[in-house]
Amino acid sequence: MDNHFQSSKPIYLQIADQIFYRLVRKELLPGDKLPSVREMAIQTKVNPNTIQRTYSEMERLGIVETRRGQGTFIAEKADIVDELKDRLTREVLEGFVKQMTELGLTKEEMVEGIKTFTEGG
Amino acid sequence: MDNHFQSSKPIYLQIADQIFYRLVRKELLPGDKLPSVREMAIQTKVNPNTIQRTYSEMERLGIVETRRGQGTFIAEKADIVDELKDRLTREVLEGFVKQMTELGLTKEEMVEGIKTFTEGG
Amino acid sequence: MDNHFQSSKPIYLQIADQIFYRLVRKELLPGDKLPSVREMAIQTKVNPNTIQRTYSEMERLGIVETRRGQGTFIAEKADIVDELKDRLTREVLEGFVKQMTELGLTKEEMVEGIKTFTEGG
Amino acid sequence: MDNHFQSSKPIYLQIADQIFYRLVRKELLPGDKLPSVREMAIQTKVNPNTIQRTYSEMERLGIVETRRGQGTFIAEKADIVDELKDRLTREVLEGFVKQMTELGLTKEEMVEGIKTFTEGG
DNA sequence: GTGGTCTAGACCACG
DNA sequence: GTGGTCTAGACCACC
Repeated sequence: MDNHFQSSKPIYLQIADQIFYRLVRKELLPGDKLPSVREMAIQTKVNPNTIQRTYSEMERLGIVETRRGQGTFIAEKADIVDELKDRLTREVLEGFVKQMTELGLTKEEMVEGIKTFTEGG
Repeated sequence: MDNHFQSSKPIYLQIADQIFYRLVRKELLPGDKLPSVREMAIQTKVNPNTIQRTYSEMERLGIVETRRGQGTFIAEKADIVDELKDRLTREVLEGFVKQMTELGLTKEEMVEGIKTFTEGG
Repeated sequence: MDNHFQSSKPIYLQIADQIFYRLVRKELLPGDKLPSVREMAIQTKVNPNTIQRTYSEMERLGIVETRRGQGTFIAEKADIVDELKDRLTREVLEGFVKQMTELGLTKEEMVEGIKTFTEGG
Repeated sequence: MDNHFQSSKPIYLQIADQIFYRLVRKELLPGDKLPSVREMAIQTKVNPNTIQRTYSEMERLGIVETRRGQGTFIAEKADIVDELKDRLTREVLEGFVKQMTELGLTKEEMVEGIKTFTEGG
């Protein structure tokens, strides 16, 4: 009945994130057509306006392009994916290191943390 | 001039974070007195209501305790700090690994990323 | 590959504009036959419906006339071109002066702007 | 009863334009508070969401900044106005020259046109 | 009070 | 069919 979205982040950005991740993992390729606004709204069980906002935001970022009356497509630019992956990776990495540093952890401890976490967790 | 707060996270939580980090880095110790709501509001250039909310939230978490007519103090319980540090570390680590995994990175690449990031910037 | 149309203005009007300008620059003359809807659609890589709309719009404006079973032709009326040029020029000029005035520029500054712009780029 | 908006351009952008022009003409200064979304909606007789969109767009452009619970303000950055004026002027100029050139007019004719238009018109 | 988000439903231009 | 815009009304967090 209900969608599985976190309450903290706007839904329209969470949906954009999902698409970003599918792009980065090559599940979506440049030139691929995204579901129409209405179709996507049904799939994700949110209002079409929310999807509209997601698509607008992605277009603003150059990730997708809309073709009049045809739909919304992953941008054809070949490097869009790697750019995106780099940016997302960098952002995550930056936030992680910043927070860990504020917690007083050294680089070695961070590395150690990852190793134990990916095994034990 | 104005405050330097990110727009994404509520200000009252950003201030709580600052206090958390000072605690974890031992700049604040159990039993230490925090500035009064009004004083803190002036320092951070924020509405007193916002500080009030910060303090309430921290009290709810057991980080601080308020003593009638005396002020707000870091909780005396000795283990509060390490507990807090562990929890924050774990949370940050968990979020990091989850996101990087979604980006398709392996454990090795994460470690590599941290190394290059903390060096090269 | 795809078309190179701006997203702001309807494609069918952009195509009409192209024809207008060719007319004004005497690359198209009264009586000349335009490509068929289908042919034009292929050339411009656009849906035939869109071209149909372009031709309809131009016919409404008296720029072209369609002859049953023969195709679409630039109107024979000799003055159509100059009339058109005058109208377009006037419209563009009017819009320009209006906007520049709203920006607080004087006539002198407009003239100056044109001079520097057409030289310096 | 009704608003005076052109049909061609989205209302939310037309309202942004109005604000831009007031800014450029120094009727609005950096730091000034804009009417609240609701208030502006009443003034312009449009839906609050439409204003919201206007403000969002302007924030994206760095023209305004919103302060939590306080309202929307013209960005404090001193050069924002000149930047804006330059950009707007350049855009208008560019479009004008491009269109006039397509109409086959020379620079001299453009200048002439402006002179006669600003007198006669 | 403020802005931010979301829903529901509508209309439109475009292809 | 598609996306783009707008309205009406609601709820929320924040100040």
